[in-house]
Amino acid sequence: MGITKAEVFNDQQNKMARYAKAFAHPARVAIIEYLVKAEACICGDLVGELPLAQSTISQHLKELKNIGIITGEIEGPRINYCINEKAWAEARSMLGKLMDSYKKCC
Amino acid sequence: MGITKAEVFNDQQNKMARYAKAFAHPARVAIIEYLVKAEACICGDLVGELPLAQSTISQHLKELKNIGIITGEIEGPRINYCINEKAWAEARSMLGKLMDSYKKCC
DNA sequence: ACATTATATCGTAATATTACGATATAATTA
DNA sequence: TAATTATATCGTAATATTACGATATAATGT
Repeated sequence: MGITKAEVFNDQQNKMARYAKAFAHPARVAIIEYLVKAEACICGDLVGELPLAQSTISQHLKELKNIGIITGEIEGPRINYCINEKAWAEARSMLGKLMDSYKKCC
Repeated sequence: MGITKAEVFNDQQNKMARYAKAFAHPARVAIIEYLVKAEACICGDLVGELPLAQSTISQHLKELKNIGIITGEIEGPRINYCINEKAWAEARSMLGKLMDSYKKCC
């Protein structure tokens, strides 16, 4: 089929999966790393940074915005992209909690 | 096209994306949570736990094994699934480092 | 040897993702 | 107003993912 059965999982699991998707493609990792490294909201000079077509990058940005992990504010003819502090904190907390909960067992 | 251009990204980015994929589907989150909570290597009683077909669960387990985040050791007629300690630590470190590197900017 | 049990694999259908070129949109500048 | 610039959206092709039933495999128990 190809359609995820989200109904059968709980909200936490679906949310976790959603956040993880932000990091589940190297282009999106690169975009996020760039935004983080900039320590500022940057206008989309990503097209010059990544060896991907502008439309492809725009598509990834759209997905990151859908996930909620970044925001995009119009600033004149450009758009200022920024990590969404709140969502970032939540993703970090959720992923961190899960990753820390593992105790070596065998 | 639909084919990720892995060549144009660096190893760290590709690896990060690979690990993140382990968490990027609610069924895999559920599987991982179950393995973590068990605090033991468990034989695949996941089929009774998750409302998905056995073949679907097997497919997700295969992907998790491919990613490297879990191992599966044959034990008689069953298979003992376990978090792969080393890969887990690496994933945790990589994701943690990225998530911690963000400083509020604007 | 045969049945049982646990798991994997195969085949397949539906849907999602990735990528790109072309085009549209919207603000700025000349 | 027209040209420019930055970004989004559309259309589309290729590939990947998700899911399931059916079947294969492999070890155990009878």
